[in-house]
Amino acid sequence: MNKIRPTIRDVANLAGVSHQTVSRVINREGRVNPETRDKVEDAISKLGYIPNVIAKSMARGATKTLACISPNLIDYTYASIIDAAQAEVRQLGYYIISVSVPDEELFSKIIAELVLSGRTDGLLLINPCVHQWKKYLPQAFPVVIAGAYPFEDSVNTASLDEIAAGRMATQHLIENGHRKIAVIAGPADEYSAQARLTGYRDALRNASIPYHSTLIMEGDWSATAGYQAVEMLLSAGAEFTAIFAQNDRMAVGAIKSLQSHQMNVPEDVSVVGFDDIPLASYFTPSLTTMQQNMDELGKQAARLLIRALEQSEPEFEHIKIPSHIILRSSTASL
Amino acid sequence: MNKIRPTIRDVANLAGVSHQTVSRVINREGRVNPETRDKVEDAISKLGYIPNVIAKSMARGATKTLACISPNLIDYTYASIIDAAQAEVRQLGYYIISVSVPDEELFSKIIAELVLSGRTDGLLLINPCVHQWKKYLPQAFPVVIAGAYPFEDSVNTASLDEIAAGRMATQHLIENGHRKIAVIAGPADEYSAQARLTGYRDALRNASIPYHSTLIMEGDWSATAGYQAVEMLLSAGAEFTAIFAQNDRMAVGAIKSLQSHQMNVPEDVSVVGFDDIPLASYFTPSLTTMQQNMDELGKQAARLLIRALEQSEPEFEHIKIPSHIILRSSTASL
DNA sequence: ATGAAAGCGCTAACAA
DNA sequence: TTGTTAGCGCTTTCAT
Repeated sequence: MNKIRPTIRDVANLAGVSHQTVSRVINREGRVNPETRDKVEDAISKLGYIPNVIAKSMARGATKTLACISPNLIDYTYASIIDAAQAEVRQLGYYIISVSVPDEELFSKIIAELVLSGRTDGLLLINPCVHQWKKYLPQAFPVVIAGAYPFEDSVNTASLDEIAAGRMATQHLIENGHRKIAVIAGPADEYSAQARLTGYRDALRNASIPYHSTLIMEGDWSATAGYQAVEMLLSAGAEFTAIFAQNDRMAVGAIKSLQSHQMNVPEDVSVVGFDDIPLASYFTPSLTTMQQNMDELGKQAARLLIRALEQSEPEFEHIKIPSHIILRSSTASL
Repeated sequence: MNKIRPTIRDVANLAGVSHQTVSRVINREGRVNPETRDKVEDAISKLGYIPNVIAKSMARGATKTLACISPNLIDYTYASIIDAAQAEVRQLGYYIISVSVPDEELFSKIIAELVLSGRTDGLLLINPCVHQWKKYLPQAFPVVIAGAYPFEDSVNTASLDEIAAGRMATQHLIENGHRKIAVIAGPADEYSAQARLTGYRDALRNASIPYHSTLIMEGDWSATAGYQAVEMLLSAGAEFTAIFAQNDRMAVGAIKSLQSHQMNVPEDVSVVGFDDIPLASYFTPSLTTMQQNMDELGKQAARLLIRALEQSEPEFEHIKIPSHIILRSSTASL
């Protein structure tokens, strides 16, 4: 057993052809005589030859590797997008290097090492918390933003229809007779939070319900934040019969706070969440929530990215993934 | 603005030295005259030169890229390991390509494309469901197995001390006076499940409590499986005052089933889980569970892998990460 | 301390 | 249809 890996030339020698012919066979391009092809393929399997991807990248100037930058790799929504994207691109021969980027300083370093160094052909940006992300990238480098709409058109995006989802969640409560609906929103500087709130206001307007900013609380998506938001609402004496929590973690925290004040969900207060996290139906009460098809989002984002890097003309697309409500037991008619 | 990226030769020209000298400066190796170094560094920043990683990989025969294969990228435990590993190796200039591998057929294909093709320098295998993983890999290829002990010594591993954890969970119940303790185990062919069960039996033996196989149920880690396991125990008329669920999802499902039969947790039955998933304290009742330090596990696994590929002599290490119990409200004294 | 030459394993452009 | 010749951008000898 020879420890050195065979190269294209070893195959060529064994098959009695030039290495270029071997290359043609491997890449199934250009006319190759069927007999020659057979000889080469024989030699390939005889030697157990596998093309060296790095050499190929070098010669072609493309690596078939993509980068994915996400706030973290753990949160269910991010992880779902990455998993789906990865599975999708793999079928086209691409692989994804995923990196979690907590702060902006690291971002530029990562871009340098992952993009500017030629290590990857394209970039998937999940909820880019870095506002000026564009200035770190070479012009025309293929990028897709997944999960959050970037406030600008000259980039590919795949995102949820956050406004519609926020509207639907609110409408569900309104249809159940609620008119005093509190909101536990995400951070004000995140598009998701703003858009879901916009949807909320749309729904109120449609139902001719006045908007009260005192019913709007801001949280950082954590369960603790949801808990605290309710504590603040209660201590401020706010009146509400329902809560629209902008994610499930905060919904769960909110419910916990309500229950600790002897308020029953949904009898006293209805709570609608957002995300449909895996165990959403196992909380008490089970969570009514907005389901998001993160798989589809990741898949679409991946396709968009590959299309972007395989086409010459840059052309930007904005894909919206619809959400729908999952009715469970945390909401009820007034 | 020139669109073509500068190479080492452009830098050399600008600095008036040979490209080799530039290489020396970049890699800070070999003696370089301080003045020369300054000139080169000037030229580098003037051109905005960034070394091409692919060319470097080509010339060096190493890619500074690692592969990570996991059943999926979504489950909290897997995602935590990957995130920690990725953060750890990045500091040493490495990046990780993560892939989810559902079945064995795909496994061999992935290995070919990711390892045999020279795309990566090392492999992190999380809970390898593929039993014969070794036969797909070149001998001496750097591998670390994370999360599950592989039943053999000639490989690096970083895993939880599953037996000890299983023992601790059981002991906690015993100390609270329970003697009829049911188990909802993971799949019998997974090491984690077996080891946690071993720990359970150890604890019983230490307390001179007889072991009854009728109290052992098998699940697939899902909440539904936990629910069904309890249904089966109850319909079989099994007697138990406590349940050791081998993960939190099954624990949650078990609790749901108990509650649907008007049995209170922990008053009627105590339940201890395993994992300490993010919202474990927000279920009703909040979950007593075994916390696992997946961050530490991922970090250690990553270090092990890099050590393995940077050292010439293969030498296998087995790192054990301890777990500890988190006491909440799903368990109580009998 | 620095430079020149060769080569990593492949593809691209041209020739035959 | 097939082979030859040049690189891709870097590192690694080996000279100087």
